[in-house]
Amino acid sequence: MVSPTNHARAAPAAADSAREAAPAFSPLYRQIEALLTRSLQGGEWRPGEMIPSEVELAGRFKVSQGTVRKAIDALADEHLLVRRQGKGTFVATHAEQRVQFRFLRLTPDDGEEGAMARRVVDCRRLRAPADVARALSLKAGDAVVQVRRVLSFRGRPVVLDDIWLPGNAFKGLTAERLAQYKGPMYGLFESEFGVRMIRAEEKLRAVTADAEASALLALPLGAPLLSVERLSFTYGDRPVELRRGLYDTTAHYYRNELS
Amino acid sequence: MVSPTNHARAAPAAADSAREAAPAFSPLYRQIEALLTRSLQGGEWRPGEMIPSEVELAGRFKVSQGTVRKAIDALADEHLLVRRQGKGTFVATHAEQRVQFRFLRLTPDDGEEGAMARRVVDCRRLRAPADVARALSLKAGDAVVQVRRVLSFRGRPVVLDDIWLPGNAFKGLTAERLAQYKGPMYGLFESEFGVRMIRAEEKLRAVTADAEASALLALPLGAPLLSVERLSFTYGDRPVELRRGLYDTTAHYYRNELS
DNA sequence: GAGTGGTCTAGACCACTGA
DNA sequence: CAGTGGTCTAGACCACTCG
Repeated sequence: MVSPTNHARAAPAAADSAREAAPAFSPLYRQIEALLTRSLQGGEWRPGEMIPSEVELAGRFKVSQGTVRKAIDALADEHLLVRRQGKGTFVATHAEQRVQFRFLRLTPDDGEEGAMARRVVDCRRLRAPADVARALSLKAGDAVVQVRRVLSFRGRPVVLDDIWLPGNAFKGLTAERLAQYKGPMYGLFESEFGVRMIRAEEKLRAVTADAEASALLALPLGAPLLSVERLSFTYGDRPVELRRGLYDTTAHYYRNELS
Repeated sequence: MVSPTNHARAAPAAADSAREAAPAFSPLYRQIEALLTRSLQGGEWRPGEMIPSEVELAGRFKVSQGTVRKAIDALADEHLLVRRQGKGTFVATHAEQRVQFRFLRLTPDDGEEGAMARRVVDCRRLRAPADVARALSLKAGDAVVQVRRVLSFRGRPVVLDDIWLPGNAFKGLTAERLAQYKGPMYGLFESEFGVRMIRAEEKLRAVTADAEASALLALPLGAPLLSVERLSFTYGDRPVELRRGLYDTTAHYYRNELS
């Protein structure tokens, strides 16, 4: 095995072309991590599938098992992979009940679980408004899909979401497809459009309900609402979803963990 | 050093005495982690101080450096320790500028940094109301310190906080002490009262300003406010602070990271 | 240069899963 | 049982900080 520092490694068809200006120092396990990420991104292993065992990968990359392990650890921390002792390491997927509530942080005051019912109010293609285009790194006027939907808990509307997606990557997304699909929306994005949400940033504010919101959420005009603007990213930190949500927090709260 | 599982290890003076009823299995590095946590909690090393080097700890605990390393890694992930290559490993402290914004997640829309100015409105000792007592695991009627304060940004009030602390641990906390102290409040708690905040849980909602809030934040009655209820924990997951904040989010937002 | 954390290896063995 | 991830060791060497 070659040295880890700035130089070419013995990866399969490693292109030692990459002539970077010696950024700082990149340990071997980071390079392995990058290789694994590329394989994930390229779809070599699909969500839910098992990736090769640590020893096999160690052989393939010509490094020790411990180094592969450290790379996988990092990816597992980012929720890109899931380790299961005795079974193997798997590509993470949004199609699991377990992960449902990783992104929706709204909890009913009484702690009951009960999933939310979805209703798609609207789904159309249009040209991206300036602010949406900027957020999604599109050119102003590029096509986007806009989805408007309402989430209800025990028959009561609680969340009004407006969602914008790049029209390019989400051709063929219709209200029907959305309505038919069981399970979390990000599961659909993943299986039908090959877009996997990795992480997201949210900006929260308190606002008051306008006419539209008060109608759709069955609240008086001017009622306080929690505004949640979410920008979601895929591999390579590319933004692929902008979401503006209005949450009725009279019987729910947004939970957060500071650490 | 005792054995990791329920069995004998190859460590030098391994005591194969430990006859536990096989709880689950606790690896060696977890035990080391627990020992280190105890030392931190017991004040063997104070905030900001350097702890012994990895090799020294390895010697002390009669394990390999790698095992100590893994334990320290875990504590560093929890922000209890801070590693500094070439220098050593240090006990984390709130008295650093770096960490200021780990707990206050309010950001001005224009991204400017500028610290917030504090004004202590009130600081009194009283008997804990039922809900406060419950949150802090106190008996109803136990003494608590209540602090009310306002944070301002560029001369404009933005945050109104009500803070409750166990009276027992915070004897001698007065408005003067609070006003005099430079730096983050949690730095004061740490250096003056030996209480270190480790993590916190927050519950967010949208509410409207009542008379008090509108007066103190210079807002019209009924203005939408972000309500943030925070419960903070020290070592051993003991709750030691309840905080109810009202944030004016007209020019600021609460940022959050989903991952 | 001495001392610290950070990387990497090779190998042994343990814990867990499922056929 | 074989195969997977999980733990632990001992030792070598690298990167960083500071006197």
